Amino acid sequence: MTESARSEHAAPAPVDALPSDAEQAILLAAATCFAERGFAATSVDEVARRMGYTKGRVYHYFRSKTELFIAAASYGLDRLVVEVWPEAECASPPEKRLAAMARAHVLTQIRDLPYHRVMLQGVTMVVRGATTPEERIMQERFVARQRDYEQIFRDVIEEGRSLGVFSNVSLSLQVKTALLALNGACFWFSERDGQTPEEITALADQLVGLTLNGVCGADR
Amino acid sequence: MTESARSEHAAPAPVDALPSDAEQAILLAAATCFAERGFAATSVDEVARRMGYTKGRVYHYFRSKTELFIAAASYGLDRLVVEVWPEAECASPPEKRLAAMARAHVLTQIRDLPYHRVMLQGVTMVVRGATTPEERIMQERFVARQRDYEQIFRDVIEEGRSLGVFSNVSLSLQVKTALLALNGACFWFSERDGQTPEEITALADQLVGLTLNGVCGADR
DNA sequence: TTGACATCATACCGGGGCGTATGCAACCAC
DNA sequence: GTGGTTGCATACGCCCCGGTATGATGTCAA
Repeated sequence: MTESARSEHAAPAPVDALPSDAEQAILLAAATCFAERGFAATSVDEVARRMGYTKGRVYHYFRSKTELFIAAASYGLDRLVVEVWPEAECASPPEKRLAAMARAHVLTQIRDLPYHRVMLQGVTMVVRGATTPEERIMQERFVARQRDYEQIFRDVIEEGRSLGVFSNVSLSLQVKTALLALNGACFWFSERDGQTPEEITALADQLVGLTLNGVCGADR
Repeated sequence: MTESARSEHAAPAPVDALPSDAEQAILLAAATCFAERGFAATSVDEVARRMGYTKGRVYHYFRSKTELFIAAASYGLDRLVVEVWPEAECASPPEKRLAAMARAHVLTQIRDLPYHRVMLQGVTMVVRGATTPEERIMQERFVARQRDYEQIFRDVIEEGRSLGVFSNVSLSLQVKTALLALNGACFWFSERDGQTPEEITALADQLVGLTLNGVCGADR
């Protein structure tokens, strides 16, 4: 898993189409509602009312509730890719590269929490209600992109293991645990945990440190 | 935070009433459905049909869908308390005590996954739809018990910090991250991850090791 | 001016789901 | 045997919600 091996990976898929202002506003309202109450418990009327408008506006820009959900989740994923991918392309040693990626991941997540909470809400649960074949392919494309994103973490961790700087327990378990810990803000973050940018970055650095301790810790 | 200080904590609240066989069967079916599709997306008819019976049976034993949900979550919490509390009462040094608690936590969770997935599904999201004041108090009692359970982890970690064997980053962040990592099985465990008891315990031990690396790792 | 298009609001339909009311069989107590 | 209780199944009422159809308003081009 050398430098050249990493470069073989395809660049992140391009963002579909830049959303207009109206779409942006709807996406934010939808992400906030979905993050608060979950997909099934959120009505489209509710999303509209949060912006002070009505359902017609939402259905003018999005064809279904499922499409709206996937759009919000994809937006969150796009933000992560934009911020984290450059760090993954960097030529520093794996432990420093992983730290930079993790830091960017956490900071991005805290900055746009609702979208990332939607993203983690499991598209797999939404797909049960996805009847349209078009919704299916949207959902599958999203899941694939999410897998690609996690792959860049798996790659750098695998590289660190091969160089002996990371501990050598099950790779799969190591990656899953590290990503779960790094996604922690989506579960427990609240406004009390810090408002100023300094507090946020301090918290992110501590979270990254904790996670890397787990990854780099001594074997047995 | 000495031995005596830990003993001040109240014993875990007694389990309300031992559920009958019929209630047990309904609880399992409900937990499975809730874990698969979430609270809002699961209908009571669906829970009943999973057992091959009808809705009347469910409503004979549980007064509302919310009560059913909280009962399933509480059952999972009971199992954790039963298994983990003895380890927390043990007189071993904090790092060994925490390891034993974490191991019991993970093994119990994997053994009864559906209940614990329901437990983590956030009762806070369900409470929005809880209109009955009686449901409110059920939900508040559950949240309080859940907080008490997490407190025993917080206590042992705090003790380890005061003795200098644990790293000294934010206690709150440390506890949240450790618990999230230990709950990992609820998020990513699938049948492929191990079937035999030996594979399960090996996986649990690795997960505990990873988590303790994060907690005990070097400061900064 | 006028027609075409975009951007919404409003009204409505159909279905699903929670909870309840009712019925019905079986099992006691006496 | 008979009245009461338990343990369900069935049927219904009511509300909410997703999606659509229709119409109103503004804008822009010709």
